[in-house]
Amino acid sequence: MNRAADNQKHNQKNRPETQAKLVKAVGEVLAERGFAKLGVNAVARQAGVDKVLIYRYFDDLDGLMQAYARSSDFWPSSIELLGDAEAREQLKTMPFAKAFALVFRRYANALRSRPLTLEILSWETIERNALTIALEEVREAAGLELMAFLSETNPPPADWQAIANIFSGAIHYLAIRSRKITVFSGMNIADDEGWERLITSIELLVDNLPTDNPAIDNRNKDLTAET
Amino acid sequence: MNRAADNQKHNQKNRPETQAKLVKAVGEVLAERGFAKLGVNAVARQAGVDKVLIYRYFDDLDGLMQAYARSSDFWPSSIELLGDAEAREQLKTMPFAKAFALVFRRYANALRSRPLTLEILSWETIERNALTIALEEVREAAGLELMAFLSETNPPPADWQAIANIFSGAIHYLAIRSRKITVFSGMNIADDEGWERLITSIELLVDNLPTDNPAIDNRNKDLTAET
DNA sequence: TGCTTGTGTCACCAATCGGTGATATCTTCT
DNA sequence: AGAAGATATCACCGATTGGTGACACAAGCA
Repeated sequence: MNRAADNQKHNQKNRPETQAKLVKAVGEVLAERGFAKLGVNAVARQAGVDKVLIYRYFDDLDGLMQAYARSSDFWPSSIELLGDAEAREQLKTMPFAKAFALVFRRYANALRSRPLTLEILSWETIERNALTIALEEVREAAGLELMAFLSETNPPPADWQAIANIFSGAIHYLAIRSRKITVFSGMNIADDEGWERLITSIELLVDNLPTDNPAIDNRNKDLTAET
Repeated sequence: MNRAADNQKHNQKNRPETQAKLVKAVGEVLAERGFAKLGVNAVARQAGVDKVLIYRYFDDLDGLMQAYARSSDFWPSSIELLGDAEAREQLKTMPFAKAFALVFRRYANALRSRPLTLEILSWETIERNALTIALEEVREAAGLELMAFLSETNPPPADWQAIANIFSGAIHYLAIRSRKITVFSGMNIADDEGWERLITSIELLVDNLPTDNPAIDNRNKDLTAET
C-alpha cells in the first residue's frame, strides 16, 4: 500500500475529499442553522476544515454554493411529478381535472418533503445569490416543461399559465409558512389533513371549468386520488 | 416664547420627538436596506441618534419594533377591502364570484402597493420576531373577518377556507417574488397586465363552481370589474 | 537526498455587531 | 442663581464576521 492510499483512508491530505466535505457542510448548515447563518466561518467549522480552503478551492462562498447546487437534487424531477413515459400516457387518458390535481398533489408532496428546498425557496424572497439563482433556473425550466405537458392533455379553454402559477404560488407559500406557523387564516397547514383540503379544493376548482366540448365535461366526477 | 418650545423647534432634548425619530427610522431602514440589515446600529444611525436611546426608551430592538408595528398601517383595513357599510351591502347583492374576485383584487392591490408590508411578509418566512408576530396577529384577525363576511354572501358549497387560503397564499407569494424577479414560470408578475390575468383567472375558477340553487348559478356572467 | 508542488493550519486583520458605564448638556423647579 | 433630574453623546467592551499572509507538512520527482 502506497502512502497516497494510506492518507486517503486517514482523511489527511486529500483535495477531492476536502471539497466534498465543504459541499456537504453547506447542506448541513442550511438544515441546522438556516440561510441567514450561512457563511464561510460556519461552513468551515461544520466541515472541520479551515475556511481559507473555501477561497482556494471555490474562489468564494458563491462558488461553493454553486458546487452545492450541482450536487443536490433540490427540485423534483419531471419523473417525480409526471412519472415515466408509460405513466404519462396514462395521465393523458384521465379527466383533465384529475390529472391536473394529481400533478399538483405530487408537487406539494415533493416540496413539503424537502426541507432544504423550502429553506432556499424561502430565502429566494430575501436575496438573489448563487444558490437561489440556481434554483430559479431549474424551477423555471421545470415549470415550462410542466406547462408543455399539461397543454397536451385536452385542457378546457382558460389561461392555464396564470392558473398553474396561482396554484404553484399557493403551494410554495403555504409550504414555506408551514415551517414557522401551524395555522394560516384559521386553517391548519402543518399536517396532511390540511393539505388534503387544499388539494381537494384545487381539484374542485379545476373540475368545474366549462369545457369547449360538453361531451367530455368532467363535472361531478368523484374526487378520490392517490394520497 | 419659553425655552421648551424653542428647543422643540431646534430638535434638541425632546424625548417624544426622539422616540418618533427612532420609530420612523425603523421603516426607513426596512425600506432602504431590508430586514436582514435591521439592527440597533443601523436604526440609530438612520435616526441620527445614539443607539443607547433604543434601550432606554424601548428596552431593546424588539420593543422598538413593537412600537413601529403600532404606528404603521401595514395591513389593509376591512374598509379598504370591503368598503363601508353601504358598500358591503352592495357587495352582497353581487353574484358571488364577482364579489369574491373583487375582494381579492383589492387584496392584491393593497399588498402590492405596500413595499414595507411585502418586506415584513417576506421576512415572516425566515424568522419570527416582534414585528412579524405583530403582522401575523393582525393578518389572522383580518383573515377571519374576511371569511365571516364572505360566508354571508351566498357562496356555493365548497371548502371556502381552503379556497381563500389558496388564493391569498398565491397573492402573497407572487407579490413577494415580484420584488426580485419579473418572470415566474414564463409569466410576467411585475406589471399590472400579469396581475390582471391572475385576478381574472381567480374569478373564472370561482365563477364556475356549481351552486346548490341552480336559479342563482352565476356561470357565464361577464368578467369585467374595477381595476 | 534535496527540491518543488500541493495541501492544510494558524494567527492575524479591519469592520461590524449588540450592549453598557461614564460623562456632558439641557430643562425645570426652587 | 443654583440644585436636581431628564436627555443625549461618547468611548469602550467582547464576540463575530469576511478575508489574507505566513508557515508547516506531506507527496512525488530529480
